[in-house]
Amino acid sequence: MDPRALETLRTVGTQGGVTAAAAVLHLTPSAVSQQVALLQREVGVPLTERVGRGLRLTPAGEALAEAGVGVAVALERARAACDEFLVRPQGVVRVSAFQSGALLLLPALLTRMAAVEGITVELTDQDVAQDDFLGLTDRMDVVVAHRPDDGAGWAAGGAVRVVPLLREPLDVAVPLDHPLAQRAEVRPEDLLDVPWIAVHEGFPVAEVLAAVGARSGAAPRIVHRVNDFHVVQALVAAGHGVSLLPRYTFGGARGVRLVPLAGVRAGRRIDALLRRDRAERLVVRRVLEELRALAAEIDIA
Amino acid sequence: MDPRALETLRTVGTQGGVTAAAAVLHLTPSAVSQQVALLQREVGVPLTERVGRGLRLTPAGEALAEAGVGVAVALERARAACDEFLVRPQGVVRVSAFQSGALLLLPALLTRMAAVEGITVELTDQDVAQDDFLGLTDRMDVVVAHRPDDGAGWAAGGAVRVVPLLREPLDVAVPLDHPLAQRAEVRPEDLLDVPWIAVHEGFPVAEVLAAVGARSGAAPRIVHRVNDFHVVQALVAAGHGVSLLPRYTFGGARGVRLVPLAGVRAGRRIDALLRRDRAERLVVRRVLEELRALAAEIDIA
DNA sequence: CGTGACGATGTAGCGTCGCTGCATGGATCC
DNA sequence: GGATCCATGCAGCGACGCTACATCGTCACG
Repeated sequence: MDPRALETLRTVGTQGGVTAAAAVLHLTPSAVSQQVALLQREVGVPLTERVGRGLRLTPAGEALAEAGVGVAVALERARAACDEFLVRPQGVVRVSAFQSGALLLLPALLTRMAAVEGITVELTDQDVAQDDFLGLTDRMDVVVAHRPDDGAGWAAGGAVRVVPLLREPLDVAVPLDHPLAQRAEVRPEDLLDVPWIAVHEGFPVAEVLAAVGARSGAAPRIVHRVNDFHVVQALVAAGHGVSLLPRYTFGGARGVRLVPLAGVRAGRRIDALLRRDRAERLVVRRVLEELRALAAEIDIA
Repeated sequence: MDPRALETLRTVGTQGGVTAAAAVLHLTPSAVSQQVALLQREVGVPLTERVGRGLRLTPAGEALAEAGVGVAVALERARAACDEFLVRPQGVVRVSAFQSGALLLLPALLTRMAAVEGITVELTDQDVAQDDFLGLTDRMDVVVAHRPDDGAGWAAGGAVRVVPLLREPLDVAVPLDHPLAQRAEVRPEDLLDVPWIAVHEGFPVAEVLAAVGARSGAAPRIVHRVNDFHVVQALVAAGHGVSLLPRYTFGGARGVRLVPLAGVRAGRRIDALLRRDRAERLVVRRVLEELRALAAEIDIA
């Protein structure tokens, strides 16, 4: 009953296949397949079943995978138990964030952690669809993710912890010379038939715009789909449309004015996602703590 | 961070040395030493320290060992999670008991478990000093142990679970033709200057006799020290002294009469001792359950 | 106070286990 | 129906952990 094999099984489950799991684990599909097969022989019950040309876990496999996170947690707890006796915690923490979240949080995080000797923070920015944030936790220690304010939350199983960081309002971004630019606030009905710049479908906060449209009575007229908020900003400034932009991140952006939305609750929630075993690591806990403190400062500002 | 190495570290701690641990784990001392050394290099803090020509765990070592039982528990839980999906639980359970406890409980336990297909119970009888029962849990799944009724209990750390089975009164065993044989009960003061047959020093229930002596006002006069209760029974029957014998186990023994003690609470507690990780195994839980039911029947009888 | 024994720890050698690389079979998409 | 993707079996190889043996330090005993 190898913990590595249990981890592998779990990854097969979360990543939805041998090949994908192998990529995450830096192994060949063959090795992954062999580990699962060995595990299966050991417990005597089928852990996986073919579905099409893919693979998924049987109920027994799910149960074993879930128990596997318990093993991983216990192992990391053991490591942490020794780290307590170390003079100073040390290690590298891999942090991933979506683009605008990285902009908002990571520079300050790096500054704070630089003051702490021994902890190295490795950053990665990721632009993934809403459903893929959870999968990132397999290769990252901390994943900074966002979702619509009133959305369904994360379908995090027992293996992933969700730590709320902050709520950021989404304002309507208009060019400086736009009729609405001088308003203290706008209502959905003010936005009938304006040209929208939206994010790609399936990406976070996409449905916020849909909610605004629903309130105004007509589907928003989307003229561009751009995920990068800086590109959005430039497009808005150049008069190619209006958009929804996060207040804290783009409050002082050049060429655009952010006007608060009234009558509809528009915002995004920024959370930290991390696997429960990773969360046991002393250095990860430390970084997460700083991240929360940092987010709290922004949230009350 | 190998779970086997953690187990090894823990065994070094409980057995108090590399050689003893190696014997329990069926390894050479060299292998044990190497495992610990590797673990130590991995965590970067000393886990053991020399004391004389022996060895003991440092605080960090203790912490890691304790965390190690968490790992072992999680691993066994994973195994059990799969066993749930197996049609019938199967496996072998190693049960150890002190002599008279084995006599009282194990035949009936075997009978009960024989009715269950797939579970094999391996018995071992052990006659060890009071302090050594805990060490037995390293090589046994379930250890049936006894201790004085009002004694200090077990110095079981977080790694060992103690499951109370029953309390058995200790009566005064006298030959059939003894003056006290017709009495409904005896008091400590009736026993001044009688020749006692006691168990060896340091062995369970040794101190019960001391308590009786303390109540009578004088130290008991011990003429023999015999651990085997059957030998004691034969000695008592032949008129070589009186002794304390457990009521349920020797109630109907030939040639002796058991007279209840009044004025002093004399008895022993019979417990099941088992390591927390072993306790996770489905088959072990099943056997333990039967053992408890069995003991409960005796206790109310 | 020297000698013998015991216990822990390095080193050499060997077996085994798990990985990579490649070939195969099955299912899907165009 | 051919091309593609995915999981899986097999041969080969490297690495890891074990045993056996030697060494060193510590404690008991004469």
